[in-house]
Amino acid sequence: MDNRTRILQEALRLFSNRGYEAVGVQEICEAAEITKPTLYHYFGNKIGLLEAILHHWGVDFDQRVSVAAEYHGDLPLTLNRLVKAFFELAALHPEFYRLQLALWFAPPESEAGKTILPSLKRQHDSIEALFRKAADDHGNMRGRDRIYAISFLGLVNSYAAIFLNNLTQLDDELCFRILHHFMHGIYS
Amino acid sequence: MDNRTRILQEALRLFSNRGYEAVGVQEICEAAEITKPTLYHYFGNKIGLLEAILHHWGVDFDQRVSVAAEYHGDLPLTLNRLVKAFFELAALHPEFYRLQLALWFAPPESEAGKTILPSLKRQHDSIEALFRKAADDHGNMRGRDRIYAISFLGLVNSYAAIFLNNLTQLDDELCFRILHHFMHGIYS
DNA sequence: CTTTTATTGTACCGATGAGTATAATAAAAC
DNA sequence: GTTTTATTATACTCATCGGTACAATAAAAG
Repeated sequence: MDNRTRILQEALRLFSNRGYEAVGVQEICEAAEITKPTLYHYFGNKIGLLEAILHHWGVDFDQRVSVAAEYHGDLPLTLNRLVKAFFELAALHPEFYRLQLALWFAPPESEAGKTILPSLKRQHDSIEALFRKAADDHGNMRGRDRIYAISFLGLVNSYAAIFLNNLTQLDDELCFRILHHFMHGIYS
Repeated sequence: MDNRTRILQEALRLFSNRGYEAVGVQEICEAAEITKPTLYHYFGNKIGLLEAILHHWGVDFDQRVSVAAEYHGDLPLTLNRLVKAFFELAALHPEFYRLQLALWFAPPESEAGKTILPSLKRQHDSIEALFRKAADDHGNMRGRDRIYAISFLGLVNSYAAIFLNNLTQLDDELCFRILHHFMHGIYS
């Protein structure tokens, strides 16, 4: 493994476990067994390192979400695929997902929070677009794409958070239950 | 206003805007126009200050949520009251709510995240208890109190976050839409 | 008034923060 | 082999970090 990758991985581990601000560059260097100028050579500065992390793991994230959100006429199937995509990502990249959750409602003026905003917006937009297209087939849903996208993400990420705290399994049954609730409400 | 209260308010403002770790004690002292030993006199250390903040504003929060979550046989009414309680809290204490959201999915080993956990758990437990009681009147809901509490909080906090970013108003119509979706799903 | 307690400050500590100039070493190109 | 480029390090900067010893000041109690 090359140094650059090892720095990314160690930094991700530390940031996801303790937060971007609480972990200093020196600690990351010690974990990655390199010195500070090496880190600065590759990433320019601390925020550059975070940007590199968000890009490195974000590519797979964005791709899986946007592919899963493609609507071809079957909304339950698409939503099922989408929930599954998020769950897979939580299982494949737990640390990255955890970092993303930590920054989801980050303070408005925080460096890390501002840096991740474009990524979060992309995710939201993919899902909102899905509901917008689905509204063509479901008249009742018209004009609600935004509210449903917000709700969907709120739901999925709440469960992802609980999974990442080892308090649940993200299995097919849970997927079914979440979607059932989302689509049909609490009385059915 | 006494110094202690001014420290609490300035710290809350800074923490909610930039995050607990990113704001140093010196900066809080300058904002509150006192010196560090004064702050340490009142709060012992930095985490003591955060604990005092969580307690100071958390009392009202806990009380409003637990009162609103009392179930007397009418679930839609109770849920409506509960959503309204959260929205009121967002409007009355935006900075405190923002801080709470920032720490909701905080990194597991972060000082601030660990400190707020008891508060978050209390909120969750009030809501889970509500759904447990409501399940006596709605057989279909039995065994789902946890999943509904998680979903409910995921929803409400997602909207609170958007409100706090000035992207929406938390009015009666939005309250209705959120609850309608929560209770009846997306097709109705 | 004096004494005690509460409140507030001056000056300081050692460690760590993000970052940098320059040199050394390793690898690639010719 | 030499030269160029890429990679990595030593040693350092100034600022800030959370916190503290002790003193000074203000307020309360007697």
